[in-house]
Amino acid sequence: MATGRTHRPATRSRGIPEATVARLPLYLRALTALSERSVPTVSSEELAAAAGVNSAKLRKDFSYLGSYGTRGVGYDVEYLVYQISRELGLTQDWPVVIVGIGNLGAALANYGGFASRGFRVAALIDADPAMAGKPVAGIPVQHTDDLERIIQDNGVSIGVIATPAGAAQQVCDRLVAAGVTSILNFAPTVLNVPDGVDVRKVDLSIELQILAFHEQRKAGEEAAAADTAVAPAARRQPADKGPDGDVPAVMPA
Amino acid sequence: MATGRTHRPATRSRGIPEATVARLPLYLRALTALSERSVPTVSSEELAAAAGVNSAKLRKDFSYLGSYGTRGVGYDVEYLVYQISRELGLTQDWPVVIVGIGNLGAALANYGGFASRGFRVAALIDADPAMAGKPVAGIPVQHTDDLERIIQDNGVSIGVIATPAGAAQQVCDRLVAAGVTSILNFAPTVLNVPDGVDVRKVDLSIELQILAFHEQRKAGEEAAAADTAVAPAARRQPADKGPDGDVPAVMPA
DNA sequence: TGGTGTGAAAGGATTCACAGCC
DNA sequence: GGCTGTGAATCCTTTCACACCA
Repeated sequence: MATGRTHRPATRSRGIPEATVARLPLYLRALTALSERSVPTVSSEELAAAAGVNSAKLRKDFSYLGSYGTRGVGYDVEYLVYQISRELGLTQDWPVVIVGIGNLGAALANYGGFASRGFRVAALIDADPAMAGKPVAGIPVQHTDDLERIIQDNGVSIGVIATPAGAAQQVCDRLVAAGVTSILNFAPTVLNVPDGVDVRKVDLSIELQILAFHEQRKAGEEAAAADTAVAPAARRQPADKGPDGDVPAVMPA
Repeated sequence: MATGRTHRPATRSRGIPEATVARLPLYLRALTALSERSVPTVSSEELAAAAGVNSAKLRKDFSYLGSYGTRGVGYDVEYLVYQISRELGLTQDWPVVIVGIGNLGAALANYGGFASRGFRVAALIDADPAMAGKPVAGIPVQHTDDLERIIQDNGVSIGVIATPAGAAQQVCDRLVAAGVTSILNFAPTVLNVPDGVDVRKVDLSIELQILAFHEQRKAGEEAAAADTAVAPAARRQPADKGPDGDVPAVMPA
């Protein structure tokens, strides 16, 4: 899960639970797909299946937003898309800068999912002078020297760090000093930021490591488990019921 | 974040809490850095700071693994690295395949964090015949037609999907049929898998949306908050300029 | 003394189950 | 009859605070 450190004064007492916020984008994606197919209404059961959660959770999540459904009928797709978009702040345009245009930075610059959701890549920044001026995803790369000016000229408040780990903290400090208050960090390092700045991280190798943990467990299902304390590991046959269930938090990783 | 519908019989096997498992890679990374600096021991306070968590949580986490510390002293760095690696299953080699060698797939193939953690990119697979044979990160791309053979020949149990959303489920089905039991999904879609298969997802735009939510809150700190924070009397207003330009929500690579 | 290990308390998140409304 | 909205129960996670010991 990603992480949002800076849990300062608190998670806004009268706000939406963090776990719910993390699922809103999921619902929005599913709703957008329904909208494109011109589906007018959807039940909590159907939408939950499309989003990969269970319906009770979905209804509870929506209850934090308000009463947007109709008993006996379901939810109006278009209306919900609008309400969730507004709640997430996606009805406005968010200029974003990406710092570190290596393989990953280029992938992010080309990522269509940004533009389609209210995000606009305002600038690409890299420390390599040789990159300067070269267009990536149609946007010319600018040099790190101009970072502060770029942030201010574009009114950027969200920055994406895709640099090597060693450069991340320094880039982070400069972004924050220039006015950025939200950072998405892909560098495998912990960033220190002042209060009021949100950081979420995505670490590709961490996700794989978590998978490896469960994979290992499956392998040792009936074979001698790791070592001590053998897991009762019964057959792989969860008495689980429903279609799905689960989805921890996460946040992201 | 980033977790998907893992249908494991759950962590119920008397094992380590899922939240703890998700943090072990974090500790491991911090410990590895200490190890490289030849630091012999570390206290829970110091290690927690390096990993970005608080010390009580760290100690509780470690208590699930066993008593590996020394009161009054701290933890032996090398020993802890080993114990956590073993717990995560990183003392063995995990061959991984990456399917979908677009920008993101290439970035993943080049990602150093994999190799350094017990993961080995066994093969790169793409549906584009023009890609076949072209080396990416020193590994020749192979065609999707050979997917099953590749999985079996290399004994792969972990697959990474970096294809467009439209192709993800199909690729997933083939991976699972060929024997893959853990999947890391970068495609913005919900994957359906049979019991016993774990899926974790990473969605770049979801992370940004969560940041946007918090960013919006900061902006409206004392300014007029959203608009109608209360039950809107003017329901049915889906038109209102719509969510946003709504570009085709298709995928990148 | 200094720092681990851990019961117990507190806080969240998820699930249940059903009242209430269309 | 069908489906939402939500209190109540349950489960999981985090935090506290202190016993215990090298």
